[in-house]
Amino acid sequence: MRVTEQAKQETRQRILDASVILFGSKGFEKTTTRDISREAGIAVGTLFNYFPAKEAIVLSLVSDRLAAAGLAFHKRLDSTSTSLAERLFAHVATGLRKLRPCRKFLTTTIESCLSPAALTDGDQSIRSDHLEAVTSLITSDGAAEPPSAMALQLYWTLYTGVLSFWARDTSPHQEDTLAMLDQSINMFVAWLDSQDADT
Amino acid sequence: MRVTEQAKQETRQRILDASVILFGSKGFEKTTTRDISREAGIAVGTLFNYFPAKEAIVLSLVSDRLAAAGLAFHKRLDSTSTSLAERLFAHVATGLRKLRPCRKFLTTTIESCLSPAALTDGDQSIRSDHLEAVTSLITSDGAAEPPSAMALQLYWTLYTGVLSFWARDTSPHQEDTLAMLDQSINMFVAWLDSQDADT
DNA sequence: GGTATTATATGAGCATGCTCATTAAGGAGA
DNA sequence: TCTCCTTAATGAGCATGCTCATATAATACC
Repeated sequence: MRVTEQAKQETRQRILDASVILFGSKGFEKTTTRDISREAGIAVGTLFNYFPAKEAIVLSLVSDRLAAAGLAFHKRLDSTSTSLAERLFAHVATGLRKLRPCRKFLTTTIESCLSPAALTDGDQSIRSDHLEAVTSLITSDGAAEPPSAMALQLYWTLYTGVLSFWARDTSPHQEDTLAMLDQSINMFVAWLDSQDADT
Repeated sequence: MRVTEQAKQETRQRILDASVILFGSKGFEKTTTRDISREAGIAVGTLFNYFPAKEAIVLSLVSDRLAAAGLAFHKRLDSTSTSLAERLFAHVATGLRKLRPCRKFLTTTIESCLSPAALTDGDQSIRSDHLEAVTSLITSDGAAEPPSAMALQLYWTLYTGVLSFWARDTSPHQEDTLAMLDQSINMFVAWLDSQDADT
């Protein structure tokens, strides 16, 4: 039973499509893997041929959308006209915009993509891709050195803090999140500057 | 079947004791609720009469130790002789010290006590107790106003970041965590100051 | 065309967190 | 001491994430 690459991609996509619909309407927890399989027209076992765990489906959804956000951001980037803080803000805000359709069911899942905890490769690449982008924003800002491991650690902490706030933000268009993002980035950039000054 | 309050406390304690042992040796995930019940000499159902979920057991362990840390900290606090940053540092470091025996199996669980997500009351009180203590440290430092909701939000983000770093810190005595804690607090206090200056 | 090979699909079944109807234990009132 | 009543203890059973032995379909080779 050798199935074309295309057919496999289609199956994978059917799983993802079914998942967004179901997660969106019933939430992550209340959607069972049996639900997803049924909706995608496959057996449970097949689902787990495509994704190592239920959580990996969400991570894949997030990953795809963030990748799109990354492209969108690069296209719109005029690197010299704005400050580092403004560009970091725009970068994260673009990601949030793309993630918007998933917001409600990310509540439960975001925490697992936090630290180097999680099992799958998918989430690790979410982290490293994001940090790579941030690194290049910082260095292209004229920093002498690339940001230290500590700097990236602190950044990631603040970033995940913003994400998990956003996921539960009840203000009309999650405006409160933008305020928090703003302050988080201020805080971080000021700290970066103070580090530079010390050397 | 009316059982004395004392007997109930003893059962509760037996569950907690069994849990520390098992979590410590096998980890949180690999310890089943059946394991815990057996070790504590009760039925599974009984376990769930005492704790609403497996996670609640860990939260209770954490909560107890942090309460002890809070007392220890207050006892040793000479409020005027040190800076706010130093006192915040000491506060968190005391907590980490008390949590040390649990460090290895907290890896999995810490994230769920992060944001206002979790189900039980226990974890909510971990958060609010800690933030209350921080608030009083800040105001007793001579701040005109108590810290804003945003300030507490940012603080909590950094705090959980430190915790989850600590849980996976492989440096000899988790010294790396102390460095990160130091920087996190510097960052936060500097931000606090900048907020004060703006008003 | 026929057959061997191999990649994929399948769903019964397992492990485990948790529930709930039933049972047992202790105290209060007679 | 006997009976009732309350409250905790119990463990069979359920739901669900995930596995694995088996079935199946497509291709490669003759």
